[in-house]
Amino acid sequence: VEASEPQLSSLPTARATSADVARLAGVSRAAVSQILNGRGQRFSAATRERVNQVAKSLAYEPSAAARTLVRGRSDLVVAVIPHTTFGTNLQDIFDVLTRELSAAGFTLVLRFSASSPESFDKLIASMRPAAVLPFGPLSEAESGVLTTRRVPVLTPTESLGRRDGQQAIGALQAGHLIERGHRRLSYARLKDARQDPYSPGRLRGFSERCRDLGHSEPVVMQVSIDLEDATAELVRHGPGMAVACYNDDVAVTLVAAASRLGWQVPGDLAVIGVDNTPLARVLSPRISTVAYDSSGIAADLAGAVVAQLVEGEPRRPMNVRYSVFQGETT
Amino acid sequence: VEASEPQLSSLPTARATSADVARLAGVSRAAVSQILNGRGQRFSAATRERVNQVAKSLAYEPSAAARTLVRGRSDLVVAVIPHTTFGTNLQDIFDVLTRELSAAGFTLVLRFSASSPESFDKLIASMRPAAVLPFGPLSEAESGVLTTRRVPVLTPTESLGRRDGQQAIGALQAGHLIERGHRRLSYARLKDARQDPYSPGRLRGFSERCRDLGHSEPVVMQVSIDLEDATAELVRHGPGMAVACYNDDVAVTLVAAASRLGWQVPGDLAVIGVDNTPLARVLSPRISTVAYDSSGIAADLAGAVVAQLVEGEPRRPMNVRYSVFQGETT
DNA sequence: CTGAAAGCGCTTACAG
DNA sequence: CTGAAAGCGCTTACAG
Repeated sequence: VEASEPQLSSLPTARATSADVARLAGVSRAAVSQILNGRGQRFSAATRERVNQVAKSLAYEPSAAARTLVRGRSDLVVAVIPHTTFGTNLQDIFDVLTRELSAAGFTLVLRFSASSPESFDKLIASMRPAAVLPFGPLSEAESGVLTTRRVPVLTPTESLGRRDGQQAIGALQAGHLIERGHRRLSYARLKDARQDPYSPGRLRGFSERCRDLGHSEPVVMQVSIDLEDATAELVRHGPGMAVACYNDDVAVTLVAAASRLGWQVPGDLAVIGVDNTPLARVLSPRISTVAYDSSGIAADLAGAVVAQLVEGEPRRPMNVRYSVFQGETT
Repeated sequence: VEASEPQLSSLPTARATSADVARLAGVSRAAVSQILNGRGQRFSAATRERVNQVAKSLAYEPSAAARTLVRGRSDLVVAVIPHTTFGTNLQDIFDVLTRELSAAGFTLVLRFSASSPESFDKLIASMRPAAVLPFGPLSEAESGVLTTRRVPVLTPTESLGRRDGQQAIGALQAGHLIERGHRRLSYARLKDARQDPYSPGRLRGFSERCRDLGHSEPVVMQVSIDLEDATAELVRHGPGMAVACYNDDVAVTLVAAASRLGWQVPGDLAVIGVDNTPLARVLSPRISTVAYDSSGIAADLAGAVVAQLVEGEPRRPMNVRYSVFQGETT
């Protein structure tokens, strides 16, 4: 029977199963399963070799559905990402993460957090992911879904996206502005809170550092990437502010608004951003900013995520290095 | 045994199955399956009502794994996105898409296309997605995987991301530059081709329109979002070029480089971008650009995707409206 | 050291 | 109009 369609069976078939591999390798499906999953020590080297060969020649990939069904948990890791600017940095991080997780036997997929709680519950309940990796604070509803459905939340991103790391950024901004002699300190967050998942942590770090260095509580500005808006906010507070911005885009916007008002930078308005984005780097005046090494973050993060996934418990917190780039705006 | 932990069993359990629903509703699992999947006309209204109630009260979500196993195909739609700037526009589009697909019974997940062909094959072979939705040209390897694994490719994004739409953008840029009296025409693409999935289509549209309007073949510039780089490229071509840029970021960079060289804009360098990004809008000089209505695109795209998914064949091509915004750079 | 059997949770013919 | 049975492709005790 098989010989009658040699051209077909020689092609990588669309759906080889473990039974196909077993038959061609002359073993049972149980043997195929164990050998391919690295639990095949009991079998002879020759048998293992043969099974691996056949699997490869058939382009066999085990069905995630069948495996999930029997294990009660899939190999999926769902990255939940907030509505934030998705630049080159973050994309590089995801590339590394995808690769490392794949090597560890997991499949990374992305999901924006703004989707409705219902559709999130549907996703979680029906896919039964191995874990969820949040890149920003989860909503109450999202946390509730994960608790109810008993899906573990990976914490390495906490240092990146939730607590320590964000506070460190705010603290760096405060230290820099104060060191440069600025006195009227302010923090500029995005008006659209949805786009601004990290400000709470950064603002906290900013305020604490201000207090520690003997300054009063900073003013909070609400800005959007819009000239009218930013101009109005500047006018409202008057010249002489030194502003730690949510990111470089906000900093650029404030500088543009200041220039429109005829204000001097950094004399009438000082700003420091975050991200050291490529676009901010080409602009003049050059924005002072908090920079970080995204490939370092990517490697650290991937290692920590895989460790927690495999060992079940968080490793030592990630050690991300942030540094201030002194531009012309502070 | 179960009675010993009443508090647990009264909670919405992490894993209600169709058997649970069937038992509590007093029907068979087959009945549950059919009623919940909208094929329950044969059952009395009372029965259907009861089953729906019980399912809801148990927070029952069918196991995607089991369903995939029996159907041979999952409810997953994998959006393959190129390495391009991921701004607010695109995120809004994904929000709408996620919602609409969820309503139609599908689950949208995102995947960056730069991942290795092996991990892509693993994803496709093991997850058996209902379809793949490409937001940029697929690589040979990716197309090969989808063909081999028999996974349909959704085409509504072709007009958005692959052919007509992109050519339309290039053509609009050419028409605008020529209309404004510019003669030495050029197209600026990103040096890093990975970040620049749409330039082939746009350049084609640009060249064709140039030819149609009696102009010679445009010069192609390779730029990155870097001042040194952009300056060198401008010097190489000399003043007097009118450049259609891959996007607003490229246009902003070229303007910054021109300003550094002491060139007048648009006298010594004219540029028109694409996207009408919020950040470009705050800058001076205001960049001329090609704008589009992203929420319109989102709605059109969602409709077309669902239609193709459900009806199996593409609907009339999407009708995206692009318009030129006349700034100060052309 | 190896294979036969049971079972994960669904859906879809099929029999009543 | 309804339910019992088979089967999707795996993995994991268990028996030989």
